[in-house]
Amino acid sequence: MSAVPLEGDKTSAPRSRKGIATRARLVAAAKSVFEDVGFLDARVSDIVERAGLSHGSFYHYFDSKEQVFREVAQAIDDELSAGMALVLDRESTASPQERLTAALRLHFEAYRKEARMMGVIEQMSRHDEQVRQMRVAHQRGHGREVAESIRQLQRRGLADPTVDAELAAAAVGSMTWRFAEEWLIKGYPDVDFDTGVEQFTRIFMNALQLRDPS
Amino acid sequence: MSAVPLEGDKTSAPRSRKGIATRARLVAAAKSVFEDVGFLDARVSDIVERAGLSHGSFYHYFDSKEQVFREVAQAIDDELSAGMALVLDRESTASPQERLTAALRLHFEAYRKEARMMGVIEQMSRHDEQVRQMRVAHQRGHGREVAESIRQLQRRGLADPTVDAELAAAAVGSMTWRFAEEWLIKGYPDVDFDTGVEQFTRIFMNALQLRDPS
Amino acid sequence: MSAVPLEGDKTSAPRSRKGIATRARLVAAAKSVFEDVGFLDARVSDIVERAGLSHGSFYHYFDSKEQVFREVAQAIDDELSAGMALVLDRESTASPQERLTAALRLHFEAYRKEARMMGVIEQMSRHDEQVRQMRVAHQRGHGREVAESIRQLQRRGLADPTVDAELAAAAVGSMTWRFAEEWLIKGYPDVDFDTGVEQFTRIFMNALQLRDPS
Amino acid sequence: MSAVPLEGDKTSAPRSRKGIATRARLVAAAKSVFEDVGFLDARVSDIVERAGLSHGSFYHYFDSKEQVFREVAQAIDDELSAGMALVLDRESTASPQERLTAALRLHFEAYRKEARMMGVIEQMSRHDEQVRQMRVAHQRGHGREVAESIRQLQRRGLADPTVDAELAAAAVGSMTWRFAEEWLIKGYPDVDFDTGVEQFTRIFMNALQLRDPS
DNA sequence: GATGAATGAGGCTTCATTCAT
DNA sequence: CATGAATGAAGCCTCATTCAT
Repeated sequence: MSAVPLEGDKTSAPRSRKGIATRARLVAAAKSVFEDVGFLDARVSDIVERAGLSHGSFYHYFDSKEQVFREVAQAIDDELSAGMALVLDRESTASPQERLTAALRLHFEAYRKEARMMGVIEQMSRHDEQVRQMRVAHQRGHGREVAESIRQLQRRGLADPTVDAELAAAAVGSMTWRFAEEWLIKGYPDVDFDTGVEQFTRIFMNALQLRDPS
Repeated sequence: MSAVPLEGDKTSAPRSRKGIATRARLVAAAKSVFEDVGFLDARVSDIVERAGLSHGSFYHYFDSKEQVFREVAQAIDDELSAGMALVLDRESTASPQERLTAALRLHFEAYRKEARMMGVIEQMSRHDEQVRQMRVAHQRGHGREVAESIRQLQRRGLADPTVDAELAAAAVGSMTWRFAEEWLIKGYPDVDFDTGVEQFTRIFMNALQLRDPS
Repeated sequence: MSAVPLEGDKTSAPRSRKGIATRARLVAAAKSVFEDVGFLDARVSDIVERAGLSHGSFYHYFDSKEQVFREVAQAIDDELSAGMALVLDRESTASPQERLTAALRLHFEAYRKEARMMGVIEQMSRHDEQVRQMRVAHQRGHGREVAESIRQLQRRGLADPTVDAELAAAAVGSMTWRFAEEWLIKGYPDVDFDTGVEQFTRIFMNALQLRDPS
Repeated sequence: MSAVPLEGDKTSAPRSRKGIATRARLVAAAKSVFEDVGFLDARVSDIVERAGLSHGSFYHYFDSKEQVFREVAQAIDDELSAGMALVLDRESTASPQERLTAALRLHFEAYRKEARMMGVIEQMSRHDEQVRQMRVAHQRGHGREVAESIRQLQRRGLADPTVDAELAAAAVGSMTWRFAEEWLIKGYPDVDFDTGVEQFTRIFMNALQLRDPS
């Protein structure tokens, strides 16, 4: 997770080596606290304590608890989409199915790794307008890329030509994110990881009627 | 939406006609406030003000802000599942596709009608353990029913026999709920209602490879 | 000092007898604390403690520390002007000099009585825009009345006809308020009360060249 | 405005040419910030930012925010009294009226020039004990000089012999300072500069019944 | 001389809930 | 049944000042 401050925020960026390290300590501590107790119950004092700093230091680097959260969330969203984006968009010799399987596996692995934080992020998306917008922008971006992918596959006769690519992208996107949450956070259905990926990929392909070229 | 108190709650049930009416006024006011500002930002004083009552009266009928919320949420969840449950489970002469289309249409209509409250409920599911459990129970129940449906269709050769019914039910359930939120609350994708229902049904059927008997 | 809430403030007015008494206790406690430590160093907790109440009760009656201050200040400004206004404007059989002497004596007596609070009010006038405006409005009002008085005296040949009434009113008003502060708060010059009043009245009359009719 | 440190302060005086310039930059920046937002709302970080320096540098030259304020205030008070003192005390061939007119004009001009800072100084006089004392000493000094002037005029039959010189000096001093504030800062009464000076001088002379020698 | 990271005390305010009437 | 006065916990944030480089 990068310690790079978000663009729009006005807090003084650290100017010294020490400052950079301190800031990173705060981000890490904040993430850890958020994972433990969620955003609302997280106190700034918890964060600085875990970072071994004094109260005021926090405000040397961040304007508010919200801001540090946004930074953590941003980093995680980037991490998650890395999987999605990387695999869907590239040209590769792999078949659609192979690529999709790989992509979904990466995505679920990332989601599982950050499961606790993801739960908190989903929660915050409904509290903090800026977090919500950040995520919406993210998702819309991916939505469009996925839609474009689908259109290409439709042209090549490899996907159901009767579905609207935009809507289909939204539907499978919804399915993927929410299923990850249900499965990896809430624990239902109770299947092992490989089976889950394999089965989910199958359903995903069904939804779009994806076929390998052959 | 019923004004019947939930079972587990210990607040004195209203005995007089007037008490029943007052209680109903509070529930309606609470729902209205929740829709406007969400749960956390809703103040009990907002609720009683909107109900034209005094502060203390609220606690004559409810133990807490959470409790009145649960009651509102329960009513809405019942409303939503009515659509789902009614149509999926019944024996009817209609084909699977016809029945599914009808079911999804009902569901999306209900979701749209209660869109604002649904957003708040989703939010609260991540705050209040009891609300979360209430909804999990709901969903699991439906999950199992849907899984059973799928299994029947598989036996009759009308659904993809290679998918795990339980997992498939979870996947399409996730897709349905989340897509409703994205589409009807967040407004993406931007398609008219009928098109949305028709397209979504198609994708849903694809996912399970549903076929009509013929 | 009245316990009547100011018009523009939105805090719930007390609805019960007890509430009215409590509110009055808070106003009195607030005044007492302000006199002791000024506005900035006054803590809300000091006020409620002195009123024998809990922290939250304060906010049941006032929106903020500023608001209760404005109420105290308003009451005192009314008290002070009572002297000024009453005597200057009325028709009476007394000569201008007698009336002026009486008016100034009342004003200085009131100022002396509220000396500590006056110091705090002067201070706050420079902090809180609303307090400043309240006082400006007050003073402008009196300024105009005094100017009108001066004009009448000029017409009757009882005051210097070469001075601008408006400006003269502002000048003697400035002199009166500031002198009260220097004399009764800061203690300079060091003369007894009667002498001060007598001498100041003389200078005041000089300034406008006031003459008795005879 | 001089950049000379006050006597009593213990901060290291700048030794190098560069240090002197830096110190002066800080004083100028401080004055500018005080004019904009007053003392309390002025942050040291605003001052150093405006001076193009880092946070710590400030404390290389000043012990505290208060100290730099006192230095600024001192300079301005000197500037203002220059007018008053110079003209009142000198032996000159000019008539009392001419000298007074000139003195008051100078005073009001200076006040107008530093109007914004004067407002802040008046504010601070009520916060910072040292600033208050500084100004009291100033004023008392002038008070005594003015009183002495009045006594001389009384002896020569050129001023009202029935007023107490000390008290009269305090009264006209009060009038002069406060009127300057009302007129030049708050903008009331609304008369042009020359008229204001001329009228005010007239009232001032009236107050003491000043007469030219004939 | 200059930098900027680190400190830490301190107070206002909100609002769910209780309870006396 | 209804009222509304009273409670009190709990936490964010600011900013002057210090100190190690």
